[in-house]
Amino acid sequence: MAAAGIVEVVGRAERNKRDKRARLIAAARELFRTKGFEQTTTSEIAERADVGKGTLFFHARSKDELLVMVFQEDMGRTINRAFATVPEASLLDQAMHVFDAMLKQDQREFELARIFVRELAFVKGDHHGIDAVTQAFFSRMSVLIEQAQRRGEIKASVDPALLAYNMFALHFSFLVVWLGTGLRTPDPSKPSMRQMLEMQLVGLLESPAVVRVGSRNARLSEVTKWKAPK
Amino acid sequence: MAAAGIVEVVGRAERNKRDKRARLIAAARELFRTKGFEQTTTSEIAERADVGKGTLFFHARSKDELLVMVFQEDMGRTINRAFATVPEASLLDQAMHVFDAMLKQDQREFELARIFVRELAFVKGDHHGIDAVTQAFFSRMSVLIEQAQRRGEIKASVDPALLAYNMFALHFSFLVVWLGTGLRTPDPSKPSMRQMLEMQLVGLLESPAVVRVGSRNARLSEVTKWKAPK
DNA sequence: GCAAATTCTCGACCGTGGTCAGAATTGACT
DNA sequence: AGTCAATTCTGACCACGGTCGAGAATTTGC
Repeated sequence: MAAAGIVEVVGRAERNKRDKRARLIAAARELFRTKGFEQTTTSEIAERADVGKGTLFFHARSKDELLVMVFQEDMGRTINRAFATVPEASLLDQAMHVFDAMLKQDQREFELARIFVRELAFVKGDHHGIDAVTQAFFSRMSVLIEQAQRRGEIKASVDPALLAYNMFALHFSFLVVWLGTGLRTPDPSKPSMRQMLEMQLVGLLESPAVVRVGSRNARLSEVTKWKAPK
Repeated sequence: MAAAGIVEVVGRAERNKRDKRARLIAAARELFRTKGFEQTTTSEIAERADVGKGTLFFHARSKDELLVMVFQEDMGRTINRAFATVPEASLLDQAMHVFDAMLKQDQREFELARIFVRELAFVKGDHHGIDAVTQAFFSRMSVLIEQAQRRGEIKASVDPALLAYNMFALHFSFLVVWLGTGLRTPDPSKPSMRQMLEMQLVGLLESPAVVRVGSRNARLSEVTKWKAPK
């Protein structure tokens, strides 16, 4: 190999595979943000990344997948940051801290979030890197729940994994409804993320369960209301 | 109006608008079911309905919307039937009766259900007739919840509308995960619809809330487990 | 060091969903 | 019947996402 660089062991394996892929994602991100997803054509992306159109579809199976790559990176970062700055508070507040951060990110890249969510519901088999994101969320949220159990806030009989699952499910549905409206800001006539979460976390069964609870969660008792039940 | 029929006041308003539209939906349903959604082209549908291709897009804004029209009809019927045959049982069992029926319908038209769900998350502004379906679900489920409250099964402080909302949210997410796997039968490694619902309905807060409850809901207390917490 | 095999690159090409400018219906009003 | 505006209809047309096969680059096997 004529005069190979000693600095890096990578010959072409990197410049060709890694680099092209990175350039593709960068180009896509840039164009999606400035022109919008629909308005951007795959040919444009390929050209901007300085590769042939066929090469684009070698690295990403579809235009949607390209978007997933972009969005996933951003959302992954957001989730990491959110969990790293979780406050010392009730589980509800901690969860809302995380959800707020995610929702903010969705708001920032509104159109991309839409397609991402649509893709989430549509991709079959291997979920690209999507469940890398959701997996990260589940395990971190489970830890939070276990901590809440240890400090006596949540019943010990609850399976943290299942509760985390439900919380994410609620978040996801909230997201879909919001994005579905097309309004950049959540529809106030619909339940808020916090209300949905409160409904999940508060006890519902009559019987011996009492509405009033320990000081920490006292707030929860009244929140099972959504709006004037008309 | 040469020799207009006395039987019906409709001249051509019906034969042209209603009829064409109906023929379009019928043709689409037939083709989607036999050939599959992707394999069916819009030209085929138009031809089978005996209209021009442009006419198709005059009645439905997109191919997806055509599918929504088809699927919506079927799911609407399913929901009506399910609520009409709700058993006398706990709220959980009643809800599961309904969800089971819906899930069965999704299974029957697996591919169509996928696109429908994807569309649900994607349509902006006017939701075609989608929320006609969801609205029907909400109000009927709210009634069930109110009845459960009246017989002392569910706390009176709970807002039925919000709880119905959460239950649907859980169902929707379950659906997305299931459909996302591409497996015709729900992935057993994931929480079941019933488990998610139980997690929502059982009380979670420690404090005065007791795990054991009245005979009717005794079952609920143990179900907050998902699988061996490993 | 060469050959075979594998991975990657590319742009001409294709089928499809969707558009559009106008043609054809329709019913209301004279 | 004749005029008119509005609505409904139509197929030629187009842009775009995605495919394909022919090769260039790289790696592996000997």
